[in-house]
Amino acid sequence: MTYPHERFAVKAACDLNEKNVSCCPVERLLGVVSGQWTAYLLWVLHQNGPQRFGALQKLIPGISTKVLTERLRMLEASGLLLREQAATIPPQVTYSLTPRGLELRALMDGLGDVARRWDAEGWRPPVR
Amino acid sequence: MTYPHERFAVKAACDLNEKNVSCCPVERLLGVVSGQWTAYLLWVLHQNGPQRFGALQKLIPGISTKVLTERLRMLEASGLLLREQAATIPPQVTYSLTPRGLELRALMDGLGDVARRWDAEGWRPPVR
DNA sequence: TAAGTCACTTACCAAAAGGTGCCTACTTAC
DNA sequence: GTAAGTAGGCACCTTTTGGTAAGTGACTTA
Repeated sequence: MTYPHERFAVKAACDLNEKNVSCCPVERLLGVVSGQWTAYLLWVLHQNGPQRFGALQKLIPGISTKVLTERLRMLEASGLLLREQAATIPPQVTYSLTPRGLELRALMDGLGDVARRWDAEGWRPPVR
Repeated sequence: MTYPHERFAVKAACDLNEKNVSCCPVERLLGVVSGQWTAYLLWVLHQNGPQRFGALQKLIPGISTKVLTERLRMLEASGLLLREQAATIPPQVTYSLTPRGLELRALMDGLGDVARRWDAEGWRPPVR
């Protein structure tokens, strides 16, 4: 079944993964989560629970609506995110982690731990 | 003590930031690690131990010398990788994880676990 | 003498990714 | 009667990225 909102961005979602159709499991998983903003988006959802589109934009300063939409579609198509639309006016769309998405919990927690520790140590990425 | 949105000062700091210098620790860490090939490169080094340039090319089929070089330089500048060059002819360059790079061990192991489990379950990224 | 080795570097080009502004639908609030 | 609010879609354009091919140095091997 195809929903109206899928017209745009499903192709984009697939493009992000085109190269990972046949490869090792780790490479395949990384193909989904290692794009720009993607892992951070998942982390934000792990930290803050289900969020609406507008809330995600505020939680991820700097992301454009285009990219946010693409990432949400792609993660939904990957089975990590659930999109629920309330038929209200204006519409309310809520994104939450699926059970599979929640399986990343340990990874996300570990990510936060390392990030906070290194930050406290004053670690900074190289200036490009 | 959540990041990055819950506090005015933090949000302001985010907004004032140049786009390369992210304020949230998780965002900063992901900025280094989440480029194409980057996390996979780290995973390969975790799995296989120190490797020479040519060996990495074989362990990561499909990566070009240009991108492999760029990623290695970037991770070296980030303090995650150590580059050791033997002054032989032809030169022998070996890349290994620094102590900081080794701090990602738990994350890499978790990554491998999830990837293998999902793979065994038949999970696949979305394809056109 | 020529070719091969290793780890790149550089230049060039095509493709992909991302930003921006404008647009939609519909109702409620001013 | 007009503005605001929600969740995007779409077209256009610029920036970024990645691949390819060719070259480098200094020595060894055929």
